[in-house]
Amino acid sequence: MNTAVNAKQAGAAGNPGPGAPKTARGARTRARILKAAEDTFGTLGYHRAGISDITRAAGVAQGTFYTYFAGKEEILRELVRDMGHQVRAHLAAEIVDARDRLEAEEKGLRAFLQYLFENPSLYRVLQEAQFVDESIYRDYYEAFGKGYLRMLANATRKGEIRAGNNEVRVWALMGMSNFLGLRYALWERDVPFDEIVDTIADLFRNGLTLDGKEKAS
Amino acid sequence: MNTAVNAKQAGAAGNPGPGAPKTARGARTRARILKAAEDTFGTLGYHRAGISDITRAAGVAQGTFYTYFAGKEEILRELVRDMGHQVRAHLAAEIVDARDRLEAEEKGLRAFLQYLFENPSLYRVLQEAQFVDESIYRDYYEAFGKGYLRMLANATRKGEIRAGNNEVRVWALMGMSNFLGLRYALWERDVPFDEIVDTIADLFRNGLTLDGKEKAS
DNA sequence: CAACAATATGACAACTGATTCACCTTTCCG
DNA sequence: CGGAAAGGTGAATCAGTTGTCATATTGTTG
Repeated sequence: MNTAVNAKQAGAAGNPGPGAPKTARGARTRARILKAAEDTFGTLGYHRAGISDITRAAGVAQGTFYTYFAGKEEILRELVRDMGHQVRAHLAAEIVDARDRLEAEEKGLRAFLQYLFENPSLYRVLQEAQFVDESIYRDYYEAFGKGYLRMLANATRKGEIRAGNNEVRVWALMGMSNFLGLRYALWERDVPFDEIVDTIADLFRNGLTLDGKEKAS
Repeated sequence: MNTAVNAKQAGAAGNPGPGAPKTARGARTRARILKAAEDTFGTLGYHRAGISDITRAAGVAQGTFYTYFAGKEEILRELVRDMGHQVRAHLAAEIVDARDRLEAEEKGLRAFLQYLFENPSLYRVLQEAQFVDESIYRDYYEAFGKGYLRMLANATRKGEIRAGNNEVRVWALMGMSNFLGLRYALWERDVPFDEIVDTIADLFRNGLTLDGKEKAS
């Protein structure tokens, strides 16, 4: 069936799908469906959302969905990759002018909280993807973590942060952001982002205990 | 539509279900089904797992399931509450003899990683519950966080940790543990738990930056 | 513009899986 | 012991889904 068309544009990011759009109209429709899927998965959740919900939101017929996506799972995969790109690009832009690692962490955390607040679908789509196909989720966090790790390595080299296992730190930091975002950006905005950022910055600067750096015993 | 007007809001903290067992045999069967659900949800996931999978694993007929549980969603709720009790009890026992907060954090993190490794179902069941009914998940973490907060407040009073927003810290700490557990206890055990604990303990003692300790608020 | 390719439609076949129910079996207790 | 309550059974029902297909519309091109 759709196997006919290949050998064209297949190498972009790895996923050609049943038929990549070959027309401006097709590209537009595909994009509309993808956006509709984001909204629908975001509010109804992956499992409760039917293809019909997505196509209705996109204003196309059900059959049209299968012109561009092999099925529900594939559009989720596509979606997470897209959204991952966006967050990473956004966060990268927000911290680009930080003067040191601590400032980058502060800006990054604030930007992440804000982004999550403005794009709540990201959380749900990503987390649900974990149990649809774990590799989607792992890819996301491994991509994220890889960039993060590079930044920490640089900071270590520059003497901005203490030597230590940066890989473990990366996962700890991503976990912190994730939970803080869920609790304070999605569930309840009862604590200003600035206070959250200050609390975490204090942890980075001074630790949690009282007898930290100064004490030489 | 599954929206329905189900009698969900029944018992906040004592859900009896359709029929609480009135016999030793009944209690045993109910327990078998609950355990089977834990295993089945843990390996197949909530959505892929059918009632028939659960009853088969429990060695009972499909109809028996409904003698004790109103449906798939209710057994999940029950399960998370059960598992929550268990983790909290386990962790509490593990840190009871810690001499100060830092030691409690170290023991707690290590115990959590170990527990997750030995009970991988906990992670999946809990995380999936989030999107079946958010309140299940919130209840779990709010219960967890409440106890955690109390401990941090005590530590603050005793002067073991710096003053700061302990509620925000609690969510940051829970997030850290969660991600570290996922990555290093469930996905790949390529870093010994001791090293993870040491890395985090160092963060708590000294922070992340080299030049801490100057500014005290 | 004619012919062809790409897109779009929407009804529906095929399937999945939760829940029900009429009917047995076991246990309890006077 | 005997009958009632509790426990257990599994085939049948039933609601909801995905993915398909024959057909119609739109666009592209020689």
